[in-house]
Amino acid sequence: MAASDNQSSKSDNAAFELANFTPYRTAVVAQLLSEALAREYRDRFGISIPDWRVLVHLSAENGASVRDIEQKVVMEKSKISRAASRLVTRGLIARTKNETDGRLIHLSLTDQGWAMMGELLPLATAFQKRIDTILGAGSEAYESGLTRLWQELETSRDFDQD
Amino acid sequence: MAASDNQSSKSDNAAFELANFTPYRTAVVAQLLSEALAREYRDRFGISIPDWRVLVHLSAENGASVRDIEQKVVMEKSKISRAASRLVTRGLIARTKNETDGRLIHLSLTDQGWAMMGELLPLATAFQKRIDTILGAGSEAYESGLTRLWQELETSRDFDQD
DNA sequence: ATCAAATCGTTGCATTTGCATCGATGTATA
DNA sequence: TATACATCGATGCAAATGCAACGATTTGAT
Repeated sequence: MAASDNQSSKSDNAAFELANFTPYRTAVVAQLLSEALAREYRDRFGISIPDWRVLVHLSAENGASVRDIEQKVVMEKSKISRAASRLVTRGLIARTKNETDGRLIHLSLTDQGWAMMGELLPLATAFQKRIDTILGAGSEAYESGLTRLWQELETSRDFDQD
Repeated sequence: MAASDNQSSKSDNAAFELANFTPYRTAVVAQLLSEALAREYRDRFGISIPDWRVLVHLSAENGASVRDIEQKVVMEKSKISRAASRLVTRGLIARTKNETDGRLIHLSLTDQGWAMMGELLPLATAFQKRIDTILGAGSEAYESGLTRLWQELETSRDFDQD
């Protein structure tokens, strides 16, 4: 027991297993889900994950500002701004000025954008069904875990960033 | 009902809610977990998430090759290689040649690396405890959901990539 | 033994990302 | 009203990333 501290830590640390570490496990599953999903709609529609999130949000809210999306979708505003630029170039969404507040920019799907979402969303729904099948009876428990973590971590995050 | 298809899709899509989409929800929670964790060990130890994963894997396996880490940790090998370079520069890990197979490179923690992990791992353990507290009784159900998704998606991923 | 194919780790390169900053607009205070 | 401050979205820039090579080494087939 006269060994140095860094040697003693070598044995202590054996208790820690990355495979049981929830942040790591969640990150891997999130990545696998993203990859599986992205493979479908990137190959068929040429859109990235940021693109996808913006499009879905706009289809759900029927239009929103960059700030709206940023708050709801947990993405950097620069990422959203650039995704919006790509989508505008492709004619999928439109930028219009907000009348009451000149700082805000109203993003909304064009007819072409709606048409694409008409193909895209059923694909997402089918993917969700597949996930539910995988999770089986544990589906609700898994979702409730996500909800708890989200709520708790988001409040502590906002707190830290003040 | 004589409206065009893209208009009809506008109402159909109202059923889809990003907030209920498991890939999205999982991605956000993973990001929040990463941010919360990274804030602790980036500020205190100056290491990134790829650095962290490499270090933890090396502490668990007591040394490994890039290929080993790649398979176990679901990270690109170039990402691992660059993380390793950073960690070597900082004196936290060492690169040694594998005797039996000259292609493999054996990565292992230096004494200094072990010393850092001696501080780092308790921090991770505490974080895991906090997560378990948040999840409460639903902890096991959440973890089992992660396990199922991981298993299923990884096999289908390998399948697709052939 | 020889030569082709596979594996491992690194690196070049184009793209993406995060952060800080900027200009433009709106709000609040004196 | 005049002036300081806050907010919104875009952009410059450095760093990180993913992918496709590449050289070095090993394996397998003939």
